[in-house]
Amino acid sequence: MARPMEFDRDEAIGKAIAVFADHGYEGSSTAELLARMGIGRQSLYGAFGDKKRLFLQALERYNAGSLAQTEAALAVEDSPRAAIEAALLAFAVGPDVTPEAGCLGVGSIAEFGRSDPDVNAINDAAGRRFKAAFAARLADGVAAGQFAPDLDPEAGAEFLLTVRAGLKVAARDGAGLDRLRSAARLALRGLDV
Amino acid sequence: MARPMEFDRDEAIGKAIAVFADHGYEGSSTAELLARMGIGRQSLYGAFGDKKRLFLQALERYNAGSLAQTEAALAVEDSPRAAIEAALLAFAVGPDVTPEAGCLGVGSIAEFGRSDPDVNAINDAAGRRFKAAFAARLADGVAAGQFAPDLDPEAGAEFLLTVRAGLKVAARDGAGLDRLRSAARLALRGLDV
DNA sequence: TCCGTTATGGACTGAACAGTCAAGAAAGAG
DNA sequence: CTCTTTCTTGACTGTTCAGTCCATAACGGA
Repeated sequence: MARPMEFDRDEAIGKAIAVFADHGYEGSSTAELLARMGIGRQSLYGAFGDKKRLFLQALERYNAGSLAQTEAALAVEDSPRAAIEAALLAFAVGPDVTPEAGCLGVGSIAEFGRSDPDVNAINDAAGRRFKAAFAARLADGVAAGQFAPDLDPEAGAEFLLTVRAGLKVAARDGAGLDRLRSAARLALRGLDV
Repeated sequence: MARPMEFDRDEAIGKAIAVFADHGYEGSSTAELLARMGIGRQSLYGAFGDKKRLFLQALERYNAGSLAQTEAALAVEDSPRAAIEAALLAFAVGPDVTPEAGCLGVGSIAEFGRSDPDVNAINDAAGRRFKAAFAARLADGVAAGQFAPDLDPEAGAEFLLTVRAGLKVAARDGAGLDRLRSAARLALRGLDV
């Protein structure tokens, strides 16, 4: 039909995620976004709309990746308990992890609170899936006798998501993997029989 | 000696805390700060230096207040366990609490990470005191047989601070007090005998 | 009462901001 | 080969930003 884009859209969003995670939404200038995404100004506005829509697309993609990573971690281990520990720490382990990099989900909540309906919608949708994934594995663990029989999987999943948010804040504040793991293990003890 | 200030300095910082908690550092314009602090431009620059120094003073005062609130909650209850639960939720209860208001400490960590030495220094100093306060009460609880004898108070305190950060993120995301309390209780179970 | 000092208010400044415009370059369709 | 469509490039715009300047007002000390 016509001239194709010269840049890879997904790759560009990935770079945008890094910028927004570094400085937040307000702290990220279009100039820095352009520089680190490696594209021109008009390309950004043509391909993504504006800064806000770029942010929303970045947040959506970040949440999708984060969810996939979490679900993978939950699935890989046989033991529900080990699976949940791995899922809690999944964001902090792996080859391409930068510990000081911020989490776009937590970052967007800290920055916007509940003030932006678009941000709310994206984070709420992701939150429901995270909760369902943790709750399912918790129910497994209860059935297997690994967790307390009176444990409500819904409440437990909310607790785990809270701990996960706290771990991300701690990581952003410089906590090493050992401290994160120690905290995750104490959290899991709260679910034990 | 000369003309006295027309506004109350502490009160003005309190208003500034609210603005920064709402929108973060980058998201807060000097115009909005002036409007909500109820002072003129020159008064702000004369009394606080510049936006950055105002933010640091706001952060310092916020942390001091938060620490005082936490230590008070830790002291008021006889039972270490009840005291710690109260301390975890102290930020979310009380008369003048706005649940959707952000926490300046968590907010500054989310926004700056470890990139700003001044912010780091303030948050690190506060973090040490929080940790010491929780660790002391944890040691009480271990001695009283309320918590597991093998519990390391330092690691336990780091865990509690992590949970607290997570609770603040959850509150900022709209979680009600009941959900926060449920999560806090599950966290405490991880410390039990 | 007058003077030195400090606070205040409003206008101002240069820089940085997000977003637009218009002209040219690159590709596929015929 | 050429036309049409879309992407790219760089200059540009109006606005908002943090911070400054200066004239004026208010106070305490003498």
